[in-house]
Amino acid sequence: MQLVIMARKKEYIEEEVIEKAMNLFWRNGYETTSVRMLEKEMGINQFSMYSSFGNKHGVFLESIKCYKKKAKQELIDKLKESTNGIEGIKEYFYNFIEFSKDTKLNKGCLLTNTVNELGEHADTIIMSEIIKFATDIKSHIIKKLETDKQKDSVTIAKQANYLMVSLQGLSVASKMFERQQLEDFIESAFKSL
Amino acid sequence: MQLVIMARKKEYIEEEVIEKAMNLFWRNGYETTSVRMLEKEMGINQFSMYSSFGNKHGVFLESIKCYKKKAKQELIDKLKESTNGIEGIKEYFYNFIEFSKDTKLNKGCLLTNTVNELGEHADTIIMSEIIKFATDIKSHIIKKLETDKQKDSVTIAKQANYLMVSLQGLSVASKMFERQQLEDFIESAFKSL
DNA sequence: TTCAAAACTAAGCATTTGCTTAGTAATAAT
DNA sequence: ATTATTACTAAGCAAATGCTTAGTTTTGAA
Repeated sequence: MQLVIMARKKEYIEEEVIEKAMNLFWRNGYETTSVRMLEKEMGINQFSMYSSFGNKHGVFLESIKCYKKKAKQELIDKLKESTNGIEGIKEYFYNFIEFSKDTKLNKGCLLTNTVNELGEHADTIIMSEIIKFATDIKSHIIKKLETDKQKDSVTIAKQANYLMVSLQGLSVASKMFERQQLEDFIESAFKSL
Repeated sequence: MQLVIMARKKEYIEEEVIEKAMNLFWRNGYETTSVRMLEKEMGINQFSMYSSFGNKHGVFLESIKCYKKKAKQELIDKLKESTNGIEGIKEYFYNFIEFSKDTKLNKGCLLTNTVNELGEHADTIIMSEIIKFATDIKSHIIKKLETDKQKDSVTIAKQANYLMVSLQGLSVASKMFERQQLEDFIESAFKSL
């Protein structure tokens, strides 16, 4: 992997410090998280940060990848393995609330937070990572909807669109509403499907 | 209104420059909007800004009030005057998409954007303004739901919760999804009510 | 044991942030 | 016309931002 000879060993594991950075970005967003804050949270010097990840933007990009990996393990894989059709999607919604739990209120989804914060002037690399992730989730939702053989493809497409937007809604709403209101939302959302 | 004698006249109308500030905050969010950007957009000097509104936070607070006023005129009053029950709420959803239109994608709702950006460490004054606004919308939604005499109060409460979260969802989703996906969302969202 | 490569520490860089202040111009009352 | 009061311009402030660099320590290979 490393072609050049290693003179002095790194005193940290990049994957480990990135997970800490990710949690900070998740709680605070991109702009509000300063390099000094990252330094403290990651437990490494700015020099090390820049030599490992290039710049703040690089740290963020790796944090996003870390988030995707975590979400895949704790959310998407469960959805994939579910065998109860739409009910599995509903469980995904409930799992997401647990996944994004913080003190009292929730942190939302890091990727949704990012789109919401940076909007259209988010850079293209980050944006494509986000779109890839969203597309992936959507495809799994479609697969679960397809287990109901009654549904035609147009209905499935519409319902998948609907569920994706609902998921975004849940992400933001979980940052300001109480548990009960979120559950009312999930239950109502799945009533018509 | 003004008790002290006016020595030199202000060269700007506070309401006018605040509307410009509001649009800037709406597009960019609180942190990303710098005082220098506000200066340019509002067309007044920093000194004038600070003497009129105290600080950046004050400009933002007035911008929020301005947004609420605009939303009331263009959205809430229409909802209030509607006589077709749930259909009126649905029209509110469609009107919101128009209301928050920008270049290509949408700007979302300024208040939702703010909660999403500042989260729990948004200051209490701003937070209470936001909550007051959300409560107001919710009460109007409930009124429209109540026109259907078949529905008991528990159902109405649950459906109102559901619609409020859906509205948040629409706000965020409109910043990243295309028109068709948003319409699929609205149509599906109202199917079960 | 020497030495070059890599990783550390810590100080410092230019720029931008929100905000202030010194000095000048305009206005209404005397 | 004088004067007090307000509003303007523009320069400047400390602090924070993302990032760099000079100097030291650790390491594996010769």
